[in-house]
Amino acid sequence: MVGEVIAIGAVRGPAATKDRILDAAEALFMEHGYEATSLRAITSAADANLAAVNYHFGSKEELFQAILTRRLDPMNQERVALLDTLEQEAGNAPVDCERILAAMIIPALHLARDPARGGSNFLRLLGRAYADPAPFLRHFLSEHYAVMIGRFKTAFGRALPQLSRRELSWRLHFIMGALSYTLAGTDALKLIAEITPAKHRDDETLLHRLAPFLLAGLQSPPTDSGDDASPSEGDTRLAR
Amino acid sequence: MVGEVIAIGAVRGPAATKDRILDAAEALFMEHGYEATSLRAITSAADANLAAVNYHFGSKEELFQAILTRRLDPMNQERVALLDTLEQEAGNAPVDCERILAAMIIPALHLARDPARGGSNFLRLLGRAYADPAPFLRHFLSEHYAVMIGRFKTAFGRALPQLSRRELSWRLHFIMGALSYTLAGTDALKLIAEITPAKHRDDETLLHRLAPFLLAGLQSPPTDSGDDASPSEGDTRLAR
DNA sequence: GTAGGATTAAAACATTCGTTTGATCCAGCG
DNA sequence: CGCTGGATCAAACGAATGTTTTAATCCTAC
Repeated sequence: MVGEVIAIGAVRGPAATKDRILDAAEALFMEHGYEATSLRAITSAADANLAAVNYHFGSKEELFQAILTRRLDPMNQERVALLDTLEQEAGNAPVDCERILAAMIIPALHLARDPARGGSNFLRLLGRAYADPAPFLRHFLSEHYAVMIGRFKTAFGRALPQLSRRELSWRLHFIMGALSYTLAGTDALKLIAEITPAKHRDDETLLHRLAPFLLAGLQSPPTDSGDDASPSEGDTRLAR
Repeated sequence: MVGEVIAIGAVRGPAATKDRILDAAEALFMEHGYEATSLRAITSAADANLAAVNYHFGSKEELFQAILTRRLDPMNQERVALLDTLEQEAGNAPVDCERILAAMIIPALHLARDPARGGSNFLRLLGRAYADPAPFLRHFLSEHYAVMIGRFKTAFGRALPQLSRRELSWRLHFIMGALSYTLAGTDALKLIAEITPAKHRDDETLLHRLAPFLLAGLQSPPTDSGDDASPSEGDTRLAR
């Protein structure tokens, strides 16, 4: 609100460097990972001074958290808002399992489609953050995911009353795994799986294929009581 | 073969330091990640000299690849061997989808259960390597996974002839994602999902729950032709 | 027009990194 | 014994890291 009327040339806006650092750091963290990206590479790509990161964000860790917060919080808020709408429409009845899953996936899809909000680059960064062992990242993620996951777990619990709470937790875990892995690891096994160039507009087809896959797993019969989990049971010996 | 009869005290065996370095590095890479683990921390934990890593392995990258190879190649060979047995038993008929999936999962379970072969620590390390953007890691993984993935893809293709090759690739991708994420990321979202201590003997229950989930997704109707992918289709608007 | 806080700039800070070097040890063998 | 070659060791290498400091500069507000 302070220096809103500046815009001297074409580059400098209000707090321009801060945003330029965020954008450049997001791209570089995505490409090389957190540890392998130096502050010098970031500030150099952002056309900023080396000290600017510590001035604006305090530290490298806080910069990374700022990057995550900028995209993640709106996405999770959109998820919860979608779920709110669904539950409001359904009244007292439980919301369809399929729609709940859609409420989880659609915001991620929107984010992946919007280059102005980081696009798929950010989702790859996020998926990599899941697997990162850094303590400050795990604290951050569990804090910023707790409310959303809680909301969706109770919603799924009402849609699938035959599942125990433990079994539901597992399936939600699998869903988050396949989702984040798919959105993030477009590189790792892509060559192996001979999947198309991925730049096309695969975001659409990707989630069109992922959603039915996850839905089928989510709606499969419970394995808690009885052993008739899988259709053609027998000597699968999955438990060794 | 040379110094087989040494065993002076109790510590020094043949090439003892090389193995101690592998073990210590595996544990540390698992705990802190590749970039965040220094050679000094490794050699210190292994009671070896700093230069020992470069002497025995050449570089830090080659050490990491040696760690992966030591566990990964036997596991993938076990997978292929299991699939060989299944196909031999089935003769010309296609193998059950469920058994193929079991052939993928069981070797991972065996590895996770065997502390002498790295146990679940290694699987967490492996899952993290999937998400790592380092080029040498991606080259390594795609090389060491190519044959196994290829074998399983054709096996699944015969078991699920209604699926196009593209759709099959996607579903295999989802399976690898959920599997590696589940085996690796026992930390990330565990707190959120309120899943049990995980140290118990959850490896068993984990895969008992994962396999039916993946099987249901794998056997769900194809989405290629027609839009009747999901049971209660309608306004899910998953494609936005 | 000038004071004063916010921002940028250049330089140096102290560590830490992976790697290399040359000396030293020690079993094996003629 | 003398020598050879693999293994271990302490020490140092140069480069790169995140962070801090100090001064210069910018721009709004009075």
